[in-house]
Amino acid sequence: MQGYDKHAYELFAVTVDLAVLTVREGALHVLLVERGQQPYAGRWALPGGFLLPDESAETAARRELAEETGLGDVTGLHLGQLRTYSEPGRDPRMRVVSVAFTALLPDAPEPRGGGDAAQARWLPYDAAPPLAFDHGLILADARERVGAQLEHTCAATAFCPAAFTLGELQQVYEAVWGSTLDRANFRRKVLATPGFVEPAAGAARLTGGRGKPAALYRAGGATTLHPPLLRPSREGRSA
Amino acid sequence: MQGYDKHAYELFAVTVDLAVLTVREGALHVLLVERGQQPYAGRWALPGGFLLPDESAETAARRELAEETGLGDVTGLHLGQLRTYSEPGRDPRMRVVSVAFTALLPDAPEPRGGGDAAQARWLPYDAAPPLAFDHGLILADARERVGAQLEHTCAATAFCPAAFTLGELQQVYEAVWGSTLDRANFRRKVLATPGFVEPAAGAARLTGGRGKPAALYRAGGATTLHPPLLRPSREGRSA
DNA sequence: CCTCTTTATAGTCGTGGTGACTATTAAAAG
DNA sequence: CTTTTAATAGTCACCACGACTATAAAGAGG
Repeated sequence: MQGYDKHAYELFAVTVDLAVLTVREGALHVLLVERGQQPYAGRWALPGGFLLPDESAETAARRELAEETGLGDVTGLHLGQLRTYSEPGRDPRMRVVSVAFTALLPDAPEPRGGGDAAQARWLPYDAAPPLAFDHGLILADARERVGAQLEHTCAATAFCPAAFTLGELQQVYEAVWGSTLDRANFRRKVLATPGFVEPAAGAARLTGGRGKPAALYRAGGATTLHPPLLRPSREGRSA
Repeated sequence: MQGYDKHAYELFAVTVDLAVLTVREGALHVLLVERGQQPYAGRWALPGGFLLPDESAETAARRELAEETGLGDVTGLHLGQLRTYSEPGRDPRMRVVSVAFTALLPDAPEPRGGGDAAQARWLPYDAAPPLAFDHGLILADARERVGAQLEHTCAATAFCPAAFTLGELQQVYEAVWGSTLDRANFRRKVLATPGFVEPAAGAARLTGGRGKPAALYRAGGATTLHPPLLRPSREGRSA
């Protein structure tokens, strides 16, 4: 920051890009928009947009999230800064520095393709088409980051509605990690972590399930997981 | 990123800020520069500078690091992106978006106060003066991030010279975490993690120590720690 | 109605990582 | 030669966790 007056300095366009994730029917989904203009017209991309003159990146991300999802209430939504992408040439038109965010959504209201995009849709992560710009890299980074967050924080509940079963919570882990977990051990671990989940007042499960009805829980007050809930198999050793 | 042509967009000055950390005599130190100009003239700040037109933030950070430390060789140095700070008003003069990095240095060559800064110095983290801008916040975030990295990665060796003793490696953990560790248990854990450290060819320790000479090790090929090396006491529970 | 299937819940057992220890060894300092 | 300091080696108990088995409570199908 020193040398402010001595050096010439360039100005840059600054954008935010959002990796908006949800779990739908046991599969990780990501919110994508179809570009209506060049470059990459017709390609899918992460939602996002330019920073306004008096906005922080976090504020801009929250505004864009509200615009793209059509949700009025984006306060309290789980939003986290991922990383800033600044390679020259990542946008063919001009220099653009982009601050990327991850957003974790509990349910999947179909987005209205608002504003500039041709359309906006939830697409399965594993069946996502090639993305515009470096958004494929951003999306992969986002999944890795969220996967690590699940190990050490209680962020998994951000994917779940207000009341949820332990089976639904386990599906979040399995969808993000791409691996299966032992149901009984998962249950033991979650319930043994104080403040992770709390029993919900009204007892049994949502209607229409097949097996024994599951108890409902809601997110507890804790934010960190001690000890962590490590994903299996990253390479041989595990605790 | 859509809506590029429809919307007016602002341009921003973009800088990088560096939290350059080292461990010196068992204490965490940070590289600070004394500002020579307004605003915050005479205050200490993190080193950093403006992004050049054809640089990525990583490239700029590495260039600034070389300039500030006077080290010719900054390739292979442990540099990690921390977070981007974009609050309006964080610089009183104008809108500045800053990408912050952490840098882990093995030894502490006294920096030459190069270029614009009045002087550059290593200062103990715990005795750091109030910093200019939001650099105090950035520095605190950096310590927390590095502390978490030590738990899950082999980054601690980045603080150590090419050959080091397990006692020195332990001092890194204790300096960053601000807590003491059991020597025998630390030793057992490090040696049981394949690829963390390897015995160095030339046997015994550096000259002039007091107790039994320690074996020398060098950094191994591993980057991640499975299972992690959790810091004690974050709140009651621990593994 | 009875059985099969499905899912939730409960419990058991063995292993391994770890915290808290106690020796023992090898150097310098007094 | 003794004391001090630090490195190294080893022990022991606890507990978290992976891998299991058993039971309970619902729907589906004949």
